[in-house]
Amino acid sequence: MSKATEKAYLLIRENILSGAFLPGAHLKEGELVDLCGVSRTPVRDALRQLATDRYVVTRRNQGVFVNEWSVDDIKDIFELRAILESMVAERAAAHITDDQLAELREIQQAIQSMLDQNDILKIEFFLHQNKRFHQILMDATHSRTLADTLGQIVQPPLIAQTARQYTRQELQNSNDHHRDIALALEARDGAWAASVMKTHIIAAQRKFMNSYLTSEKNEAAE
Amino acid sequence: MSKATEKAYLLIRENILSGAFLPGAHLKEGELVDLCGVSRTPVRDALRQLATDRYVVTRRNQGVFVNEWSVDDIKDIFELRAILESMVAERAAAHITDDQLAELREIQQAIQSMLDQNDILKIEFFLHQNKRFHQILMDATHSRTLADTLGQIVQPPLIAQTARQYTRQELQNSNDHHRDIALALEARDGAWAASVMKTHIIAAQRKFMNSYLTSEKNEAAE
DNA sequence: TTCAATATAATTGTATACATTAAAGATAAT
DNA sequence: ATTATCTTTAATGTATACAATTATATTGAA
Repeated sequence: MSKATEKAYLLIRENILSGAFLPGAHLKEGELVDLCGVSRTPVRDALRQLATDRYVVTRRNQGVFVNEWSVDDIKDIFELRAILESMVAERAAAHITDDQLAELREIQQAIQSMLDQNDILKIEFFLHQNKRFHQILMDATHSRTLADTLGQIVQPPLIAQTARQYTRQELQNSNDHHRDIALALEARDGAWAASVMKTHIIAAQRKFMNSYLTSEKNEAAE
Repeated sequence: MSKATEKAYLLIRENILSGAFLPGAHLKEGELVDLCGVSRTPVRDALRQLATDRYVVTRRNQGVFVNEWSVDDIKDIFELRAILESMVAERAAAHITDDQLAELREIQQAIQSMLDQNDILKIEFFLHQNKRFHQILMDATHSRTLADTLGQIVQPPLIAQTARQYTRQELQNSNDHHRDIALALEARDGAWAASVMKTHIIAAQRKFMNSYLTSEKNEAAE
């Protein structure tokens, strides 16, 4: 992506993630031009990329709308993600380097240190390290197809930000999974790594569905 | 996709599929404008869509190149496709309508009639009906996520056109799988349907890898 | 000859004007 | 009042001109 397009992409995505652009909202090119300070051409390029990443949907001659996710959609995404991330973990076991293993352990320990300190939780830090952890596994997999496919599955805001609502105990569970994954990869045991990863994703799904359904019920009651 | 964009998309894709645009080739916007008879804007839109569908890859400030598939890429794609199409088959068993079941049987029988007549094989007919068969299953699945993901996996030319080199016996095997899938769906047996589908895709992979590796060897020998 | 630096050309990136289509509003008929 | 039709407006789709970047060719020196 080129400079102006990337600027537009990040700005629009940020507004979707923050909730400033609500699901179903009609994103008009003119307004986005004002928001981003670039012309329609890069705005349109950004919108196409956001459609690829499933943040928005395009309707011919009608423009672009923020994607709306149903409960069934979210279930599908988690189910797919569990399968794909397991594949990633399994393959990573075959290809991962010692450097990458060291980095995984380092990330796991950094998060652990945070959890051991009894002050406020640094969710942003956790999200960042968590993303790095999964990225290293992806890199170790050496598969464009898996990387691209998983990237498009995990992108949607609802999924990537699950951990925002985690309790300390849930963060601890998640990090325990990371520890086990690192152990499995160290042992070059693909089946083990895949199995832990599946557990890891299913736990995330459980948590997410609970939070999501609860918040929906609250909204309906208002 | 709008009119001009769609025209460009189909034309460029056709040239990739036919081999007129070889893997690795640099697709210059100017030349595509001449080829398609539309301006750069829809050509660029078409190229973005072709990138999403993995026909091409984009390099910042350098343009668009026809995607090159390694043997490992192709293995990955088939592996992913086996998993995803199995998911589709399993879910279709839960949702498929009687009308859709009837249509599946009809397609299966139409291909069978073709195979029973001992004149030349109508590969185009087979490819079309085969596509319809898999599409009906997708529709019965009721999952945007699965549909979009699988769509992007199956698109690449090398995969979708596997059957072009099938012998009569291989076509018969493929259609036998279709028959079993229809039976499994009729019985609303998701596990059975998924299992047959996996067999179906693995057989396609076998055939493809054999053809592909053989043709590569021949090319190297010339 | 080979390599580096520079100038030139070609290509992609961006902005904008124009065309086409869909949405919104006004008017008229029932 | 309501619906239907027309008019107007605003949005997306398309073409093209200009800017920035990259690739190519040329020149010069080692």
